[in-house]
Amino acid sequence: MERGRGALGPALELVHTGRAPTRAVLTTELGVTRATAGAVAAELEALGLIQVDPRPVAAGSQGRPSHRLSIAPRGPVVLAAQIHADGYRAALVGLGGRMVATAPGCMDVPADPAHIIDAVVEAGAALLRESGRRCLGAGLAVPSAVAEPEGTALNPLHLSWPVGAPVRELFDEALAKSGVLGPDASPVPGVTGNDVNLAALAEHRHGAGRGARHLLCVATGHRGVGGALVLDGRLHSGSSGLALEVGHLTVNPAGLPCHCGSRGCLDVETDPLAFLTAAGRAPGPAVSLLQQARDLLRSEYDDPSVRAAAELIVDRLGLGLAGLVNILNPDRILLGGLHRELLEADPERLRAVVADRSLWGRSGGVPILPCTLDFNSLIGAAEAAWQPVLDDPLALLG
Amino acid sequence: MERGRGALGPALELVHTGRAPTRAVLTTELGVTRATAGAVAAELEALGLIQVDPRPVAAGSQGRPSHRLSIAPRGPVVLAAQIHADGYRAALVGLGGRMVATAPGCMDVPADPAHIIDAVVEAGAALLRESGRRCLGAGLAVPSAVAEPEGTALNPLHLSWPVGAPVRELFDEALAKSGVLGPDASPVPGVTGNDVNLAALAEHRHGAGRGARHLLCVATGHRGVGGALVLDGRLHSGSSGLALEVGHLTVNPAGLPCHCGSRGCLDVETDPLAFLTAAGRAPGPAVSLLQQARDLLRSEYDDPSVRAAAELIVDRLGLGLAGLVNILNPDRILLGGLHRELLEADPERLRAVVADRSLWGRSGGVPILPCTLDFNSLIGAAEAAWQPVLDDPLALLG
DNA sequence: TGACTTTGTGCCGACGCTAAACAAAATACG
DNA sequence: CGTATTTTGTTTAGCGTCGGCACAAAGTCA
Repeated sequence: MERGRGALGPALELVHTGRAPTRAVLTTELGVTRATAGAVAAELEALGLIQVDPRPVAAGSQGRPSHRLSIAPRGPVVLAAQIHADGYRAALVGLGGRMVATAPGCMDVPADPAHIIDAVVEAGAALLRESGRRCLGAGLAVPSAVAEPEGTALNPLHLSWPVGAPVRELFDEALAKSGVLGPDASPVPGVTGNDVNLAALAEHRHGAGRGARHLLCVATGHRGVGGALVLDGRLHSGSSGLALEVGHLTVNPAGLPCHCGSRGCLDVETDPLAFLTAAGRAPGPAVSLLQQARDLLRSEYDDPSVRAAAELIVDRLGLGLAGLVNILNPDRILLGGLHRELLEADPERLRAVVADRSLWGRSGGVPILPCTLDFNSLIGAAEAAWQPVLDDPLALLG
Repeated sequence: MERGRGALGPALELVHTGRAPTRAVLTTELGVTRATAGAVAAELEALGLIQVDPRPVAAGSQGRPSHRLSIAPRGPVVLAAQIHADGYRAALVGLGGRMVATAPGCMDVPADPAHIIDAVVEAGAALLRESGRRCLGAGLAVPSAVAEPEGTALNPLHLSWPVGAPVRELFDEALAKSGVLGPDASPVPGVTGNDVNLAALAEHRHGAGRGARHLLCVATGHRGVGGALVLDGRLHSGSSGLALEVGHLTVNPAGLPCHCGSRGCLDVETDPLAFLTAAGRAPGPAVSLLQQARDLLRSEYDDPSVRAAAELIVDRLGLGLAGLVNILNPDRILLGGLHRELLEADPERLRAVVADRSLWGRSGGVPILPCTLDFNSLIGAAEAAWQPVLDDPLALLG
């Protein structure tokens, strides 16, 4: 009796990522009998996580039509929070990566990490009270490497935070303070991570990275370049959370000095500022560097100097990606931020450079694709927050 | 009834790696009850894989003394084979990484991959007939990247083999031909891999890498530099077997041209030839480059020019390792071949360079250690061959 | 020698699954 | 239009694997 406990987590993950639209495919995907799959679905429905729609799914093939499995429309959510250079965002995210509620982005940012984390958690908590939903976890994305197991921010460059700010601790405290409580009045467990890492997780679950075994993501936002690696569905953040700090690969030996002590690093040679400089444009203070670079690329790509600058940056980026391909041998690469724009402006050039400069580029070539969720760190933070539920639904809900 | 089937594989792995000397610690390591651990041990003993020594282990603490668990002395073996620049080696390896029998290394190497693979397998098969042991698998290490899933050698640089030689196919054919047969007269499954990768696996199971979560290995033998990564006990060879081709990291922007098209690659800047050249010695034809470099380092380290050459190579190697640390964030690094000798000659210098040039070197610093099995690819090949048995002992023996 | 501590084993029950038979709901075909 | 076929869902029985528990065994400690 009580069939289907061990398969509960994998089953929920299949529904969550949209790979199990019906109980029939759930059966085959899990490799269990129909009886077990049915029991699993019933259990997940009883937990309020999924919904079995009795209306048969549009048939078209022979046999009895299967009922549709979907995420429960008013099921539990997680609190997702993101802090970036210009402010913060908060949202509630349900299973399936669906945004349930979003707080208006706030732009006046207190410099103190404790205050801004309190503020973003409070914004999320307000959404939560408003919605009346149950909250099963919380995730925070910050633009910095987060050391494991300490949970401290090691390079919050865009935030004027102190190096080593204890972000995980602050997040947990803020969650406890603002009454984001679990069923037994205990604060929900907080997950804190680097924004690019978390965004890569989101792309892997719900975006262009779906189905990749070894997914490499590289993105540039304002300054610097971030990387992330998802191996067999799990974020690889190294033994102390510092993996994929790809910004200091050398891509231009005679290039600009970098704060790391070397020169010509990917960080300073392919970010929006490097592009603007290469195009001979002085960056203005009005909008973000990414926005200025994006505008320039979109509106003046005909201008030879802009085009030449784009090609120069693409060549450098390709060199860096080739180095990463030689080391990591991913089966898919996603680009975000300005790198994505550059890829879309001239996909063939980047692919050719990577194939030419990586050792085994000829033998197939890695697909290089633009991200589809715009490197949404909010959904990524939610994804990380959902992970404990996906791993063992009964532990938090039984 | 028949307790302890699911835990059979993990239990065997614990005994295999020497982490379960008694049933008592097996109980705690597996996280099961004493009853289950006892049943697991009995099952493994019935399969002829391990031995329960009734003589109590030397006590010293209170309570009933535990019986000793050990590898069955005349249990099954795997066939391990290695092909290198100067010839080939074959051996039988039991559980626990113990060499059971070794064929004398052969030095007259036919250029044709099919012939040499036939020869090394036949040497192993002869050992097997001699020993009368049961053979449960076979592994082959080759000095080349092996593409997945094709099983072809992509850069057999030291062997004058054709690029793309189908080594896995040839190995499987040779196994079938030479009568290395399983219980049901089917040929044992062959595993083929890169020698540095397999050696890293051996170091992780039985050498200096034991217990590391993210183990990075770097070694240089004759020409070029090889790398390998073991993540959570599993070899990471990328999506197509080509990961950790670390030889083409740039460590000297103004350095020597490399066949990859760039210049100053780790491959050409830190191998034995680079060291000999930097020391102003012309390489002789008598012994291998590695041997010449090793001799020079050991006997003339007082000579200022030799010392300066060593420091130069160490600095370049440190730069490459720092780059890898930034990307992979391992919790241990092992060095082999000449790199190991250089580390042992001046451990502090290399560690200082890596700490200085990696982003988070200050925050702890990665332990950099010499390998202890001398990067034994034979044991590594055996380790890979044992893996299916460790994963599910009953599948092959039940 | 007797108390205590730790290890090994036999028995039972709970849990989680498969297998198999049956029921239900569509399409395919005469 | 009705029956056969195909596929899906559900019920029941049964079995394998593990935890819990009681008891036995084998040492140390006082």
